Amino acid sequence: FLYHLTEGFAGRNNRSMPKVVFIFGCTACGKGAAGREIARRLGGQIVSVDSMKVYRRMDIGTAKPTPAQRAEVPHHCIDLVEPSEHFSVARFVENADRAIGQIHAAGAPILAVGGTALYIKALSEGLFEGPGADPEIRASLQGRAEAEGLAALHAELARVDPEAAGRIHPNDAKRIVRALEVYRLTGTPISELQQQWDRSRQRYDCVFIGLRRGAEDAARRINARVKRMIELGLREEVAALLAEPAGLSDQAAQALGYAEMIRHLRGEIPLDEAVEQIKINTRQFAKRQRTWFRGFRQTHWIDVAPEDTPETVADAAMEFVGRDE
RNA sequence: GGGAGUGUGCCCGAGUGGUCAAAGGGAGCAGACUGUAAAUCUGCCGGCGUAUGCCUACGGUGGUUCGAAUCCACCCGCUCCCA
Repeated sequence: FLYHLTEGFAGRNNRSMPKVVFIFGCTACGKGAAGREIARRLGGQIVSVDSMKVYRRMDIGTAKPTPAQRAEVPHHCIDLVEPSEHFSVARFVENADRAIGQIHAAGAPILAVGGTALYIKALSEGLFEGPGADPEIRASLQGRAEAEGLAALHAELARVDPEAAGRIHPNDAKRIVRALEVYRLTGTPISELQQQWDRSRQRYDCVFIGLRRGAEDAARRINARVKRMIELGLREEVAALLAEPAGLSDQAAQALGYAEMIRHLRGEIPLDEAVEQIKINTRQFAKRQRTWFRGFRQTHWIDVAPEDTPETVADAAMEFVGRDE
């Protein structure tokens, strides 16, 4: 059904396309507060572009907006699924499209705020028209990888889809499996299907605003945020989730702050080590985000200084937000 | 006071005469990324803009040797055991 959504958005600057202002930046850069401030000024609504805030009851570790903040500014795409559920980019795009449609219909400005680069990309440029994950095929491919070795799978991919094999590293199990999976399901090489990003056509009238801070400032904020999460009771939140009968899905259990805390609660590592790990892993994640965002085209960058506030950042952003082409 | 160890690059840690700028891991830096993405994967990682090149380097000093992180002597630091 996804391709129905993808069709019809032929190019940019189409007056009928909803305008979506993306606000992104790496974790703890202050995009949430700035986004809310901008929404408040514009009377807009926020679509969260975050792969982990979609999980209910994972509040502290994902730095979700508080109920009070959500009452003040409507937020979408938060608390979409149970922690035990499987989620995917496709499901996100589906939900986000719906939310955007609603906000647009209500005549309010749309702000897409978040740090999950793949989701931003998928929401603005679309996913290729192809099948989703197939657990059985995936399991069998993974089984083969263990039995015959990853090299065998990569070799097979090279046979059916040389182009994909050329750009997927022989060690990248996940991508090799997905490429083979898609080929098996469609008979078409994934490299042939994945082309919309190259054309970089936009599914909405998008404006991209990126927030960035100095390395030291960013690291300091991450450390402070982790400390605050612990104080707010991250440990207890994770313990409660673990106690739920349905448990956590693989994805939910991988979330930063959760994975490390789970190890601690299982007695594998002391609390201080878990906390230290969360800080390190979050910093590394922020680095990966930066790499993504650097490559984003047509981004209006706002260099945020330590002394800036959500208000001053919003001031700087208004220039780009207001621009109505 | 006596005895046994140990000291390696930002950190941890292997290495006991040449093939060692020194395994491996961590951290750090850079990159990739289309249905698990807060995931997954890659490269670099003593200095000299490049190098089959030079310099600096395995606690310190001195020695043995064609050649030492590796052997010897003394010194310094840390750990443990006996007293």
